[in-house]
Amino acid sequence: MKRRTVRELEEACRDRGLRGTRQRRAILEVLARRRDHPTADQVYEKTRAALPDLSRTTVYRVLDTLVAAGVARNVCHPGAAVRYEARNARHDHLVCVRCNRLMDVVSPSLDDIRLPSTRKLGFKVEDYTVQIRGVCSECRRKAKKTRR
Amino acid sequence: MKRRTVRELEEACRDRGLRGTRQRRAILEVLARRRDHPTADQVYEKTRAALPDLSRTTVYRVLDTLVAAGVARNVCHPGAAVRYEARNARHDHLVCVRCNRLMDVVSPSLDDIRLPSTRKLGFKVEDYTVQIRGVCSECRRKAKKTRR
DNA sequence: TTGTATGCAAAAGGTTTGCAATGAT
DNA sequence: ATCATTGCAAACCTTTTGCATACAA
Repeated sequence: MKRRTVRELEEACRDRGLRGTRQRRAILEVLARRRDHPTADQVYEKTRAALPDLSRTTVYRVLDTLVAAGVARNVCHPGAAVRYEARNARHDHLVCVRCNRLMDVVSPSLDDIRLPSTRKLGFKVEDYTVQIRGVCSECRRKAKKTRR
Repeated sequence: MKRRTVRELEEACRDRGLRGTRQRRAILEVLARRRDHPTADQVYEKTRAALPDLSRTTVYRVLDTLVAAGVARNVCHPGAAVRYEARNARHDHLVCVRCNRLMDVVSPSLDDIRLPSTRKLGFKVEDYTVQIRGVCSECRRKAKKTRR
């Protein structure tokens, strides 16, 4: 999957009139590197390595800002905490219904599916993602072991 | 969209070895009736009309149980609180990226899309749903007004 | 210089847990 | 009689808010 560089992300921020602060840069850096879907708190912990006096509140606010600017995206996740990913090419998610693990999946076959018309609803479609539910390998292994 | 009756849901519970308590019945009743995606707290408020001494804790626990049993399902939602729906026929969701509103959408064209192979990942697919992001009619109206 | 962004501390949800009592089987 | 389920209260975790300060433009 094509990933966006920190440069691209920063540029997108500037285009939106957002100020370039140390905090935002550091958070973007973390977000751009990760291939998983960290919670705000995980982003906080990671970013703090580079910026020890970073506040948790700021992380929440920056992530909010990034999502509003379309630079990041929060991922729907059945678990409690919201998760984030840097916004990159369209892709889909595997969700384990046992442990709630969430994984990216690349699926060109899903890149041009025919969406239903939402004109009557007045809903303007921007994007879509397929969420595939099932059981991950680890949970399957565990289930086998337990099965008497 | 085909909806499941309370009877069907109760039966599914019994099949799983779950005991038939007043609380579970009342909650199933509420869940089966609703066409939206209530939070645990909304289920609590609604169910309490029929069962005034119901505890919020029980609602959380029952919903958990129902999801584990596959009778209900929690809906991925970008907002803070987890949302639930009685598990019925495959369907998809519209999510407003402005106000986070979540709506069901029926789309036969999406009922038999070709999912990517997850064999290598050891992931056993059970189900899928398409999440369509965009802007709902109300938010679009608001945006138009604000635009100077 | 001006207004946006940050940090802190405190509040506000939402959800979970321990434990004793209740109730379904 | 036994074990699952419930209710209560308290704990916990995540996220938001008010306000003063810092800092990018």
